[in-house]
Amino acid sequence: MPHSEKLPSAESVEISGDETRRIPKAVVKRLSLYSRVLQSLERDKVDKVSSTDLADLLGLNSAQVRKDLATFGQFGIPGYGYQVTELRKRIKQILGTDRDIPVALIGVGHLGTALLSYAGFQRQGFRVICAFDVALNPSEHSRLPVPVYIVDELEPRIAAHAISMAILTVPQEAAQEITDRLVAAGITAILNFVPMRLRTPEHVKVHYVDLAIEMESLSFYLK
Amino acid sequence: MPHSEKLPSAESVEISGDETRRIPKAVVKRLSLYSRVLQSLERDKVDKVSSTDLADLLGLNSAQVRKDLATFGQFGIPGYGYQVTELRKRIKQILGTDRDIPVALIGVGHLGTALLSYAGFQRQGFRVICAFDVALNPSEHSRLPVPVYIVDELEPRIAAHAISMAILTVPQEAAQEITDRLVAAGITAILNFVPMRLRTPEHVKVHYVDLAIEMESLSFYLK
DNA sequence: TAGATTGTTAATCGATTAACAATC
DNA sequence: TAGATTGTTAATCGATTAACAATC
Repeated sequence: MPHSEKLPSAESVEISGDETRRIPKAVVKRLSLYSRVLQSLERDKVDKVSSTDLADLLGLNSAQVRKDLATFGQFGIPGYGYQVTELRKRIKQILGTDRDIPVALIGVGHLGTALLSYAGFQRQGFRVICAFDVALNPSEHSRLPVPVYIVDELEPRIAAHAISMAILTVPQEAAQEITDRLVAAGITAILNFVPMRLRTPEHVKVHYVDLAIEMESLSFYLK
Repeated sequence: MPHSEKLPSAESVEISGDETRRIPKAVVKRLSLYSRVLQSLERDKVDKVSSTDLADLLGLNSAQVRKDLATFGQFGIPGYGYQVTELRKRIKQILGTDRDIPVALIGVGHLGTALLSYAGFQRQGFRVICAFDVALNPSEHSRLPVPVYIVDELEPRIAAHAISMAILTVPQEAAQEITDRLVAAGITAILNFVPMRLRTPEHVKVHYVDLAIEMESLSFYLK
């Protein structure tokens, strides 16, 4: 059997700490959506929002919104709704994005380069603070907003900055080896753009962004 | 209510033609995964595969694999399994990727540029044959593998090449206007990288690739 | 024929939605 | 108080999985 590719499989997560509950993955993803909508409401100086408003903005059902939010405690005021700023803060806290998160990117090719300059990450508090590649290219790399190091330096640099999140944009052949090294270096979350399944220990969470699969399944709907 | 962002909502599709069935979205996505695994099996000269093999390769349940495949007809041979090449061909046919598909890309910024050089699209038969931006930059654009046109030429160029699929990587402010023009020009499928909900008519299918949301929901899992 | 594996039905599981008492 | 909207329970819906007769 040649090489194994895998769908992200686990459908829910165990929250450790004071409570051991299963949080559906879909709820977590919607939480980030709520967070973004709330940010934009905040910019527009809206201070109150109901589950129906949020549902309309996101194309969801209002009961689902209330249920999602109630998963983590009682955030709303019956008869009133939710306070935009407070709700946004609490959601960001739950997601862990109430502080800047240092990130490493490995593989400074076309896609990696583009992601290094992607403002959307910055905006949500993700700081790509170092990048790695097999070869340095000072004339190209000096234009980038972050330092690029040779991949040999992966472990010490990741340790030095206490980074636990990585973006993987290396060629397929290198992906598993780099993943193993990232995991050994203490990385516990990977945003993977390489179209293959990564083998990782239980405690490491991988999100797959598979552009070719997105395109191919989209083409099914071409009329 | 300021601006509305939306989750892709429809959970299944109506197949028009000889049969009117509802195909769950998840099935279509897995179909593309099967297609890729089958391609790789084919490269490795494997000519037979069972639902259990496919399930193992993709981390799925073998009953699910059989059910998915049976959605579209009887592809397998009881007691034997599936013929790799035949199955791959039929899946590509179902997905509509048994032929090259012309694609337009709008917004030649960092991400757009990266995607223009992304080999994964080519490999699955997607041909980005023209790109558009608000401003031409001959010195930069001449290095790209496809011609870049000024966005004014959107409609005639799309018509000339009979393109019905587009990749959208424009700034948020431009996204809805460009979408409207794409739809009017005959585009029916959009791979959207802009982090906002696009309003489109029923017959247009949009897939959302939301990198910031992926990152943010991933950070929830940081231990 | 014996062994393997499909296609499919029925059972299970989980997620979404409707409805409503509680409450501001 | 009357009106609005939450949190939550129960009902619905859909997707996944187990099991197995049919079949190669």
